[in-house]
Amino acid sequence: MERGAIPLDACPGGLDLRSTLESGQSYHWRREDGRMYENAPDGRYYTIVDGEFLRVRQAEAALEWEATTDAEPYLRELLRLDDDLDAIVANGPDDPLLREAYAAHRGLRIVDDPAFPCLISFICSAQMRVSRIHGMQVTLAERFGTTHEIEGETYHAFPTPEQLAGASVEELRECSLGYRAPYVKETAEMVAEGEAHPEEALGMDYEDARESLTRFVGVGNKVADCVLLFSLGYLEAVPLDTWIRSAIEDHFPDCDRGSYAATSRAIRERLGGEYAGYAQTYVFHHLRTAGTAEAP
DNA sequence: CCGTACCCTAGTTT
DNA sequence: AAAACTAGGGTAC
Repeated sequence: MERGAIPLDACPGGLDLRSTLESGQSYHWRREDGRMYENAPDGRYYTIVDGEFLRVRQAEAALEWEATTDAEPYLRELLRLDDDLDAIVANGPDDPLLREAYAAHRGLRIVDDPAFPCLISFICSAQMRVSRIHGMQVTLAERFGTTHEIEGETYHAFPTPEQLAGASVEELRECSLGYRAPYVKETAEMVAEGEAHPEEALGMDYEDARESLTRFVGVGNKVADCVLLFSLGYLEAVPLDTWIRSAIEDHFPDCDRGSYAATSRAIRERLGGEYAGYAQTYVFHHLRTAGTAEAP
């Protein structure tokens, strides 16, 4: 294993690793102590990307890592360490709710997950609690993913499109996917057979990219926005989930224009356009954790 | 654009 | 205590 540390003073706006990985953006990291979503401090998180094992923990002034390869380029990408949070916050709209969310969770970064796992996890997210979405991805990995032996421990990569397409709907249902099981299978088949790939949206204008992702089974506008924001680098995407819809109702009622597309345009504008997705993610996390005591 | 069915589980209420 | 009820980051038809 290789080891290293990325100094966080070189990361404009810093990093809050726990908020970043436990805020329902990425479902492909696990905590070594198993205490995901429990608001517990000091977690060590691990994942497998491109067949490489990565493990990280947040130290005082650095992001420390151990990995089967040089993890730094992976981490810079996966955790968007080069985003200038200070500038994003400073240039964002001057709105009380947003200021509060930014202040409460400073260091939370948008993730940049691999596209296929991201797509599947958000298909699974329909009508589902964050902790259970995570549990489903863990189950899929353990059941269908490639096994890696690292220092005597067994880990599972997220399944490839081929591995998931090879699963039967019944097997997928056994992973508690419910009505999402056929969606996952059909989408995995589309990717495995080369019929479509989520990364084909890259380079398109935002709304075209969103439309293009909805051809996958189980993907509507909301899930498409999640994939655009959390995997494809469209930082203007604002997924209209129930939390942000209630924030719209309470704080930006004039942005409710009825249809998804029109409301999306209005709230995107209100949240600062280019980086509206950052604002959405902070507000989402802030509302979702409201009332929950943040561990010191 | 609107309504409804869809699966499953933890947590709450009867 | 067992059973009914509810809600949870929606989508397809």
